[in-house]
Amino acid sequence: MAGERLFTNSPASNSNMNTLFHSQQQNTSQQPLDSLFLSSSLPFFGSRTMVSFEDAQGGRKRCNSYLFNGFDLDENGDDEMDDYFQQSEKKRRLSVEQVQFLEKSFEVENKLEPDRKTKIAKDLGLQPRQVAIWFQNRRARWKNKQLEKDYESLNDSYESLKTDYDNILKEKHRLQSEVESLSKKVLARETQERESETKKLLQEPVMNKPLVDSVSEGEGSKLSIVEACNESNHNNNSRQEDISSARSDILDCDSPCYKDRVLQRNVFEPEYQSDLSQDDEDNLLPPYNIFTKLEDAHYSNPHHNSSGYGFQEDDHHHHALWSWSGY
DNA sequence: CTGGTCAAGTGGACCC
DNA sequence: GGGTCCACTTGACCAG
Repeated sequence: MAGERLFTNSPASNSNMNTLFHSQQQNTSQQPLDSLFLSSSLPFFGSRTMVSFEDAQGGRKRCNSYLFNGFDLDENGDDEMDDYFQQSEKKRRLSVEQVQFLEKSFEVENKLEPDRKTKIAKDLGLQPRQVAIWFQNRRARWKNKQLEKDYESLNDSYESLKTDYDNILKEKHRLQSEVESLSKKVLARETQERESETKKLLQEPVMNKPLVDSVSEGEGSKLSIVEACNESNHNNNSRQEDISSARSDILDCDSPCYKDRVLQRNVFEPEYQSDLSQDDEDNLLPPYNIFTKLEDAHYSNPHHNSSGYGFQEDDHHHHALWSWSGY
């Protein structure tokens, strides 16, 4: 079926035969691209010609002298015609010259208008349909090449981005471990300073005899100044002089301003944060220490939390603080 | 024998 | 409705 169709549409029965029998006439119509083929003694054969692509380039050879040898214009007889039509039922490659001509046309314009198609077909001795098919296949090949190029380009881009990403990831891990290391150092330093401060405070009452005496005399106990401070914190004193806060080297909790700042200001206000950083910039301590202090300020006073009054406000603070401490 | 390449077939979508 | 384009397929041919 395909063979019949091929045969019907075959240029062998039309243009090829015309080409073969009227080659001299075809060669007389000179077009700009025709100059390529002026040296050829034979006209362009149609698709049924058995011409190797590489013949002109000294490449592979086919046993394709069939038409050239057997179809000599002077000697072709009925036998050769029969052989030709038998052979014509198989696919034939276009000649080198035809392909070169088509390639040049394709470079000029990869689409094919009807007039141009007819002209090219006439120039090459091909069926217009063959020219159209060649352009279709050529566009398909061009598209595949473009896809390959695009793929390579995208692949290169991907590799480049991946390398950058890996480098950034390494840098991130390095910085994370650095932060961790520095945090540990700061924590250790803070602990050490607290201990030394505690020792200092514990030694002070011993040296300050009158104070201790007054305390022990007044309450009849041997409470240290620390216990005295803790005791005072549980007395629903609005001052909340937490001893740990009092020893803080981050914020001066001895100052009345500290509690006020904690309780009255929203920790998420940029102003507040900037205040902290500005006030304590010399301390160079990480934020979590600050929030530890803030939590202490709240939970060290059970009366404050258990109170039904102002719970909403405190709850707001707790959410904020927990969010930050979780961070 | 197998895989690659090329010309051509096929069917659907689109346009005038 | 005919022509064209496109994606996919088929069949011929060749080289390794």
